[in-house]
Amino acid sequence: MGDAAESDGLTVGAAASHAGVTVRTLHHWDAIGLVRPSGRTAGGYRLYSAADVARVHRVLIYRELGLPLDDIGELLDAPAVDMTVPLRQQRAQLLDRISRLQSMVDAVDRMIEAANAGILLSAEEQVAIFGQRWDPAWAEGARDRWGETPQWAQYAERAAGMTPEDWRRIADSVATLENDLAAAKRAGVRPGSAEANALAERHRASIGAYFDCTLPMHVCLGRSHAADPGFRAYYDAIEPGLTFWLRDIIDANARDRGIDPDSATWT
Amino acid sequence: MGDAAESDGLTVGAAASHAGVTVRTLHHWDAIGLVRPSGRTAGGYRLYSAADVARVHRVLIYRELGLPLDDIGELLDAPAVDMTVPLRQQRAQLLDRISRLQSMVDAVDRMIEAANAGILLSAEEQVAIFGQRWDPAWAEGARDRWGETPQWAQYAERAAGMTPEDWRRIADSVATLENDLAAAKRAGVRPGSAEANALAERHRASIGAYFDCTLPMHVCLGRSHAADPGFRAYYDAIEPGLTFWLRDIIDANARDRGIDPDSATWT
DNA sequence: ATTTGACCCTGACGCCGCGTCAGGCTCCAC
DNA sequence: GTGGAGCCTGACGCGGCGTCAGGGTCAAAT
Repeated sequence: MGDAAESDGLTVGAAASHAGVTVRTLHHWDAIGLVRPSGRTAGGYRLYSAADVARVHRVLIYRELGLPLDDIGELLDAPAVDMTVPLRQQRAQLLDRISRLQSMVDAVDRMIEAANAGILLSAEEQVAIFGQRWDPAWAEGARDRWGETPQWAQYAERAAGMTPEDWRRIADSVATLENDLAAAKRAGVRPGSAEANALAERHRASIGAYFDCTLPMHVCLGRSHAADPGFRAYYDAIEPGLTFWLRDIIDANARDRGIDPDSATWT
Repeated sequence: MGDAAESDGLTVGAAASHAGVTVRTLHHWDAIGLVRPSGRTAGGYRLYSAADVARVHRVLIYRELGLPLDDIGELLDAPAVDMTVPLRQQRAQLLDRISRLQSMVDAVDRMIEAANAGILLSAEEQVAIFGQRWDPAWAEGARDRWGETPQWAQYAERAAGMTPEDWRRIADSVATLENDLAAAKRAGVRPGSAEANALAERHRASIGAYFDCTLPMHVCLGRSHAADPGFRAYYDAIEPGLTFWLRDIIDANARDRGIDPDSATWT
């Protein structure tokens, strides 16, 4: 029929398991004055009366709503305040946090998309921006070859934050650069000349829009472009022999800046 | 054309305003090793190189995704790890947090509804559960009269967590109680008798389903019910004179338990 | 009466990402 | 050399407890 201890009150452990919280939680609520046991034993043990346990349950209800403990204390101690006011505030705060989390999810999605697809534009948009000579399959191919490098990660970061408008501006400057390269080659500019080195640096800087391209990386890129029939076809359509000439001015530029192009490695 | 300091690096303040963060943030990121400036002046000032600032920007990108700083550090330092793995994890975590927040919003809505309407059932549901003699307008009237009391707040807490099924069980036990009351009155049970007191306590306990009803509160309730034509009509339809008899057994029960019913107040 | 073992006490640090002092040093311009 | 802006390190605070550490209490079993 219930022992004497129960009629006087429950110890923390009993009250805690009764309410489905931990002992530490009740200690904490006692410390901050949210729920203090109405009695103590001679030895200092907390004793929770039925009313105390009921208060714990009331606290739990508001805690499930995400209210801060301070507000809960005010709510429970206020004699007859309109509880819908803090509840409406809480509702607004929750909705605010949800919308911010949702925008985070959207951003994460864009980032995953950038890392996967390599570009955040549909095939149609790609053709519209980069011109008809652009093959959207190149984006996939690039991911297959470079997708595991830190540079690709860096590229994905930047791509995730770019709009089609940004892409258009980049495409414009790239097209200008390609025209300048073709004009220089036609004009007979020699690799290693000041003009050629300036163009090589402009080319490296344009790659910098995607990731931080060092001189050795630049050399590797120039050579792998030259070895790739697809790239050759693209560049040579602008100006015959442009791919090899570009590789040569990149090599010469690197050499002039103290890098041996023949021992350049990607990393 | 840029001062010497700029070529060597930026001070914290400059780097901070450059990246749109506070100085304290850069201090913190330095302390935890996330972004440490690559140099210091003779006097100990932090000097952020262009590469350092770039790293700050990369950190910002991932911070906007809600990633913890530790994870960001790993991402940036990992040589060629697949970044979609932590991103997918992050996405899952975000969705999880959103759904929990959403359930909080739902709970808050239920609570507001309970505090406003007084009951979380439509008028049709109320009639279906409490029977045709129940007038849904009573719920509104009750809120108008009691809506500002702490007992109403407590009632709203409990109502917010109740399902129609819960209401049905309560309605059943109330109906049983009313029948027992009517039977006892017909049988000539006298107020103050053990049987009458037991019934009064059962009645008080049934109110306890809504809020903690003390003996003085019980007395006040019995008297205000007796004074209300609507309540009288409801109870007297069960058994003529039941309202007054109920008030009397409540008064007697309170007196037998040491409460003077004539000086009982609500609070 | 004592021992055991389960339970209780207080106090303090840790988490996460900084904001916000406090007390003192450095830098650059005048 | 001097003033003021900017920098340094160190420390506390927030929110809601989890998780030891070191020691006392309680009731049952011996």
